[in-house]
Amino acid sequence: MLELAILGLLQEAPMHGYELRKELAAKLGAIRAAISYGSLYPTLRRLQAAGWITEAAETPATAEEVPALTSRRGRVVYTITAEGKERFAQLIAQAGPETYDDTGFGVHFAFFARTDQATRLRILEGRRRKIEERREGLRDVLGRAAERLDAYTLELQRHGLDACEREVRWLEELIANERSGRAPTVPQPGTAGGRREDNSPPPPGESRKERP
Amino acid sequence: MLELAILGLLQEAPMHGYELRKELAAKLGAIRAAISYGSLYPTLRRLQAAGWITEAAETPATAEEVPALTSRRGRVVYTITAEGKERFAQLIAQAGPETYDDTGFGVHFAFFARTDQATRLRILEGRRRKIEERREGLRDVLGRAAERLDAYTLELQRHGLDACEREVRWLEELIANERSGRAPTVPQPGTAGGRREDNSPPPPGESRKERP
DNA sequence: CGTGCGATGTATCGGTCCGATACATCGCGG
DNA sequence: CCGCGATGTATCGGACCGATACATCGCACG
Repeated sequence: MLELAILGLLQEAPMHGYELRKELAAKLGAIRAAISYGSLYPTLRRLQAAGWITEAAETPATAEEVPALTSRRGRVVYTITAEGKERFAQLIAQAGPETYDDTGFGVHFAFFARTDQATRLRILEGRRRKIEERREGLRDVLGRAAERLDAYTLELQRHGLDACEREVRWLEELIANERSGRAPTVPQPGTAGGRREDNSPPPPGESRKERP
Repeated sequence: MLELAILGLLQEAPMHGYELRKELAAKLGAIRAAISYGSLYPTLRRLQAAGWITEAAETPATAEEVPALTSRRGRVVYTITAEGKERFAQLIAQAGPETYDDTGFGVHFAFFARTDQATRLRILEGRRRKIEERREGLRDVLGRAAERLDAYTLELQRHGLDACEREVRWLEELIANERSGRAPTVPQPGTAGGRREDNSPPPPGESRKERP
């Protein structure tokens, strides 16, 4: 999971560890707390050993036009390689069971802008199926085993059940949106004739197939 | 966390590993999937080594009256000790930072029936504080950094923000309930500190299922 | 009659990730 | 000038997971 997230983020820009952690926290803030350095650095080394990323010590040699609002010390900047991009594409497209658990789904979803529509649909539906199963389990417990449990436990299950139902509805909406070929967001003002942001997933067209 | 959960469950009845896992899944189904055996068995051994629980191989000695709808094979039944109960009470009362993360809070909440009211209130408020912080972080990202993120990531944050707001409301309700002295139902005293036969009769709604 | 299959049951191993900790540099306010 | 918080890299022990192995039992299906 961490591997996927790092590869995805480094595709947007080269970064050093600290920055990576912050961007990760911003992008995945909805699903998990900030990643631990105890995971981050070992993973970076693993990725580098595999050739997915390259490490470059920062060199202030030629003065860029960027004044570097952060100081340039002995930071280590990581850049994704061509192989890394391939690896990312492979990871994003193949869906295992871990793709549908809370964290796995969240990470995949966060990179939906780099995922083709068919895969998006597959993941959304897989997630929905999984949440529906959890929901059924909760309903079972609340129905059949309710008298064996105390009021607090019951209340916890009710809250969980509510969250499940809500997420299923959310997923339904996203799936419907996806099928209709539209991006998921709220209607932007001035949709008619505005400029296109290129960080939005492309509309229903299937012409996109770039090879970096 | 696992330690707390096991100690809590074994206080309701002695169990073997498989059963423990199922009960755990039923009790904590709202917050996490079933516990892995790769965690369960080593933890059981750790708890036994510490003296919190004792292990007893099942003896089919005078098993005439039991038809045993499940066979009595080499199952290992674990029973909590007096020291284990003390340990549980200590774990349930002391609140570290991990008490307020998703899993930690869920486990604590699931045993609220064995937690005194002051601790319940403290935990509820700590959790609320933590969720409020997450909520503010999400709002920040949605406000300040919205243009840096793609539509899917934004949608993820919105969904997360919604979940946060909902949970805060839920917590407020529980806190108000708690303050008004009226828990969802009758709590039971589970705090250790020596004998505890002085307080209340056993829980009213509880029906002990006899197992073969 | 047997044969395979799913539930019950105990157990280990490798790997991922976290939390605590250590250490060093920088800019800033007191 | 000194501390302090942000920035930044790094390691270590431990918690937990997923896959796997293995054994027994009852039952359905041929």
